[in-house]
Amino acid sequence: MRKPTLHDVAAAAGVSYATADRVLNARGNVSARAEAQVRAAIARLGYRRDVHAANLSRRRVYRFRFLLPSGDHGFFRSLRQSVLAEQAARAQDRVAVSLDAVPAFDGAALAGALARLTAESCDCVAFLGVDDPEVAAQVARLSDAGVAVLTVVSDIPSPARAAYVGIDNIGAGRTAGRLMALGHRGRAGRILPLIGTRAAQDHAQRLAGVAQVLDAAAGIALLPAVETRDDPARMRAAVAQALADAARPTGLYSAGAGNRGLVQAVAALDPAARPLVIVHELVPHSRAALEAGLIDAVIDQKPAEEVAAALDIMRALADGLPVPPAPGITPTIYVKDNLPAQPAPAPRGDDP
Amino acid sequence: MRKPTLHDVAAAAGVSYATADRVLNARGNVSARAEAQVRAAIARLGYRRDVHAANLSRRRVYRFRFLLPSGDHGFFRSLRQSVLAEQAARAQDRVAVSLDAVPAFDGAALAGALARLTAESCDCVAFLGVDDPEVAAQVARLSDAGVAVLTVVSDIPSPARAAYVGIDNIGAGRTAGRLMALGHRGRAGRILPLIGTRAAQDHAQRLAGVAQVLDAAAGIALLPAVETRDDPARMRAAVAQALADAARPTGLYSAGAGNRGLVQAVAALDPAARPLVIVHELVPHSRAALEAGLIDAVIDQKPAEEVAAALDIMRALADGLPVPPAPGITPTIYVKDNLPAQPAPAPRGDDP
DNA sequence: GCGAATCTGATAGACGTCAATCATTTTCTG
DNA sequence: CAGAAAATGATTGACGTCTATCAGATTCGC
Repeated sequence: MRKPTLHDVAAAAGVSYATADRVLNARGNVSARAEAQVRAAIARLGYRRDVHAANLSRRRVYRFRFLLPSGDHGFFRSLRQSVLAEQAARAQDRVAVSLDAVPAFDGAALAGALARLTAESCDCVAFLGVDDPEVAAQVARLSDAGVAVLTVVSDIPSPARAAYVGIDNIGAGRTAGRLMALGHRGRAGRILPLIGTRAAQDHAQRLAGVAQVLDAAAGIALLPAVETRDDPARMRAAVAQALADAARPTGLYSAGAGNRGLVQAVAALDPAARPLVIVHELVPHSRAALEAGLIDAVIDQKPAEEVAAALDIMRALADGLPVPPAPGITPTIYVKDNLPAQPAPAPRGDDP
Repeated sequence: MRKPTLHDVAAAAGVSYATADRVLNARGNVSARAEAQVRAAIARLGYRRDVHAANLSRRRVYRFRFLLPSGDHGFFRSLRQSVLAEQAARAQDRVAVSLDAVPAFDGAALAGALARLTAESCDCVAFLGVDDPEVAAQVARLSDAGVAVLTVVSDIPSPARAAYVGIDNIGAGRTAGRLMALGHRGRAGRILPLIGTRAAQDHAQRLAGVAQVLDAAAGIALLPAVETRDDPARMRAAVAQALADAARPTGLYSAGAGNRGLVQAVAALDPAARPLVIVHELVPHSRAALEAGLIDAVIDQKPAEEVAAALDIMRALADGLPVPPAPGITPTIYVKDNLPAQPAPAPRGDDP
């Protein structure tokens, strides 16, 4: 049996193709009786609209937009690269992905960028959530205007955002804590947490997570967190100072960025006696440090997967499908031996 | 600018649509000059054929087949479930995925199943590689017949198989070794490796991997591997015996299946004094043990991602595109705190 | 330079859906 | 029951590609 077409549905329902079409696309001017017949036929035949034929016919192009921080942090960079990679890969599927840069952590700037979007130029936007009233207002406006909004990497409280794609940062912190506990296994220890700023929600959540696990672990103390503002120089100084202390920490947990400085400080130590080091985000620096044995684990949120998941959700939103249950982006643990192959230089398909 | 169509190409090349089509689809009967003109126009305009329109027109359906072991091992089960999930999800994209069961680890049976396939009924097959001459012969036959063949989870040496999707098992073993080393951190220890059978290539490779890392780690000895035939009862007995020994192992590494028995044996111990336990594959049993704190880490090969990657490659092969560079399935590490959400009860999109 | 072989152009009907028009029938309102 | 309003059917031309056919043009061998 061939897949049923709308013509089959119309025939089975005993109505004309036009009427079936009116029901399917909610064009109105259909009696309740006819509508019921058509719906019954759809269900009976298991009809599913051929999206590709439909998109061909209506010349549809999905216009999806990413607003991502322009910083040169390795993580933002790989996020942007993932978007560009998907941009090329999905062009075949009538998905036009555009990428705009916005200043990092700047609610006003983000709100300004959002304010320029209209339903005519964009079906769906994704950006890093910043907790800001102006941003919330724009999200509400866009949502009302029919532009689906989703947050990636960090969420916002607004109920108007259609979905969030990103990791659970408390869970990520717990994961780090678990590895710290594993690396101590009953021995006493002192963990120094390093964060960018307490004001950053994700850093704070990771800190909370690591505390949850270590509180339950006997003998491991969590030292007061040091704020580094994600700055390598500050990071280096903070770590060097801590390591010079008589009660040297047995573990370093960096929940934020600026890990170059951390690695530099650790590299100065006797390798056999260095503390356990766990950082976030697999970027060229952290990867190199992992390979060199200067740090022990990297907790990563797999930006490429986040972008891909975000696009799948955008697609579902644009098609009016039920949003696929957030394909749980769980933080992944990298050690020296399970690193992914070096990022290939942007693969492209060619078949003109 | 609208995306160029083949009509545009023909016009730009100064030939008729028919000739452009003859070039694009290699129908022959085209002069070298005309062909060159068309190819130049394609390049100049950046023309890319609209696969969806093409598939619509030719009523194409991709027929992909998985031959997977029928065993009730948790891992095989989740592999099969992943296939079924993709089956539903990709029906929209003209991809007909079928799943057939074959006896596990049975080269002859696999070869028999492969022998029944023809190019008329199948565009591409995927199965778990079994090193067997009959299988190799069938792979060669299918490849000649134009049916692309790919292996998943475990590879075969044959060059006729178009691609392999699965983890590097040595790397997976190394990852386990790295975690073992992390859990010892300079302290001496004895690790007991448990494998199904030395004859299984993947188990042997994992064993080699863990040895590589532990040889380099000071003070950690790798005990002789015990073969359990993936049988929970044998596993339980072997572990219980080892734990009763005066020189009790400080770590257990199970490279194969039957971990239910392992968990039972470990559960009988004082939780504070149990060895470090690392097993493979996130299945209901291992997940429960992880959540209960009876084991420390699970190394998983993410069957769902493997299946998805395999289907993407099948699609590329069927379309004659360059095979996307194997999207590096790296083994992932699960601890208690970064477990994915419970597998949802098969999501489905509905939009008739 | 003639017939044969090869190449080229023009065209048409699919594929499944959308979007629109227009004529006709049915139902509602007063 | 007339007239208006609502519902329905029938039909058409896209969308971009495939496949097929047929007539006409060009090249080739000899």
